[in-house]
Formats: sequence, structure tokens, C-alpha cells
Amino acid sequence: MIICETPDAGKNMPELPEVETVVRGLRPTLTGRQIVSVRLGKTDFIDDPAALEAQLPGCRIADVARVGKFIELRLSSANDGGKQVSLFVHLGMTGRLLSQLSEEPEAKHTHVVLSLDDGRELRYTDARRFGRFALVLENDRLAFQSKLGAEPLEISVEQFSALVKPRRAMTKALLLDQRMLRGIGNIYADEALWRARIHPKRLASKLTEKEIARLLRSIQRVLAEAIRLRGSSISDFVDSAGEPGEFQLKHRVYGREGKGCFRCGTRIQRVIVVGRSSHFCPKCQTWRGTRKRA
DNA sequence: CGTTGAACCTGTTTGC
DNA sequence: TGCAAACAGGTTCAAC
Repeated sequence: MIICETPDAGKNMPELPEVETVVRGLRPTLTGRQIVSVRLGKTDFIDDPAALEAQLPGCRIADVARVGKFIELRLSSANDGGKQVSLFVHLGMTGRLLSQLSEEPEAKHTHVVLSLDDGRELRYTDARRFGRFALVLENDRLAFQSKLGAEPLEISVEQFSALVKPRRAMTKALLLDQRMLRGIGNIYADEALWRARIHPKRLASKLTEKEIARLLRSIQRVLAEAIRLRGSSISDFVDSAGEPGEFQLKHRVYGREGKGCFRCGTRIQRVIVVGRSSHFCPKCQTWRGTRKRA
């Protein structure tokens, strides 16, 4: 069996575990800070750039949380009697949110800089600008979140089953659908399906109760383990405390086309499902049926 | 209801 | 060697 591989290190695909890692890194340094000023570069990924410039200065950061793949900065404005707003940040593919000293050099493609009251700056960098900034008033907060499905680590198997059964889409499509579960992306979808031994193209409505339970367990284990290992190769996400994620070393199928399955040695195949690369073991991950092969 | 493909972007990898 | 095409995937939207 393969001992050591050097999978795509250096890539950073922010799915739930990576975003959670960023949030945990930022929370201690950001909580309680006040935003002094806002500087914007390109703004085509920001819902309402003028609103950021108008409303953020003076706001205090009450908390940093994760909602699916979004980072949520909970803010209370200094004026306006402490009015609550949330700044939702989506990292897209290449987004980075970093807390740095203002004298540190700015990375290329830095498009949002929030200067804070402690001499630091919260900087957003995103080469491809697939990310998103949305300032959401407290009144609209639940509506914003309700466009997203359940947190995968919080949903029960009964709830999950009720969501899955009526759907005729391919199982992988379901996992990528943020309105079902929020936070799963291409890597962790493939990893969870491999662990659950379910073919990515399998129709969700045809999954057995057992498979549904296995799928949820696989999703939760993969995500939990990835969080524990600080995500897949995220590096220096926040000042000196940041350590590279290590989960990419645990990938079982993602990026392993042509290599041996970790369970049975069969060559991993890659197919396109709902427009995305999908890696799976043609032997372990059965199209239909109930085989058990180890 | 569902799928497909394109669009949005740019850095990196691959292929000729 | 150099350049161009392919690729990377999160999200949204139009078309079927």
C-alpha cells in the first residue's frame, strides 16, 4: 500500500473545515476590536461596497462565527445605539482573510482592508474574486441564513434522511448543494462518498436507509477529522500562530486518479458529475446494491 | 423537478 | 524555450 504521497500541497480550497480553521484563528484577535476605517480595492465581489464604507467604521466586532462556508463577523455599531449588523465573507476559491500588523507588506490582490483599533488590519485577498462580501442587517440575518441548509455537523440522521429521500438528483450533486447541507465542497464530497462506499452518480432517492446513515456518518467524520487537522493545506491564515493544515495528507480519493484505492487497490477513476471532477473507486463505490466488499 | 453549460476570474500546470 | 490551452472549483443564471 502507498505510504507517502505528495498531494497538491499549497492549494487552498476553502470548504467547511478550512473556514472553521480560519474562524478559530481570527476569533481571539478580532473579538472586541473596533473598526477604524475601510479601504477597498476592486469591489465587484462586494454586494454593496458603499454600504461597507458607510457603515463599518466605528463598528465593534462582537464575535466571529462560521455559517457554512461563510465567515460571519458579528458587529455592533458604536452610534445608532449599538445596532447589530453582520458582515458575511465567503472565500470563494482563492480568498484569504488575514489579521496583520498594518506595517506588514500587503499581499497582491488585497481588495478589502479594515484597519482596527489595535494597530492591526483585517485584510482580504482574493486573486480570482470568486469570493463575496455581504453586509446584512440584523433584520435580514435569518433570511440570509435560511438560503442555506443545515450544518452538516449538527444535523441528525433522521433530518438528513428526510432531506435526501425525496431527491432524485445524483448523490454528489446533493452534497454540493448548499441548500441541503452547508459547507461541503468538491473535496469533502468525494472523500465522504468514498468512505461511505457510495458512487457519486448514485441517485439519492435510491439510497437505502443504511446508506443514508453511513453517508452522514462519513460526512461528519471527514469534516471533524479535517477540522482537527486544521483543514487541507491552508497556510499562515493568521499571524504567527497559523500552522499549515494537514488534512490533504489524509485524502483518500481526491486528486488520486489512476492511483490505487486505499481499500482494495483498484485504480481511482475521475468522472465529471454536475460539472465537477469526481474521484471514486469503481469497485468499492457501487452504483446500486448492497455489497460489502472491503 | 432536474441537468447542463457558461460565466465570473487569474495563477498554475500541461502539452505541443 | 515559449506560448496557449486546459484546469482548478464556489456560485449563479439561462436554457432545455
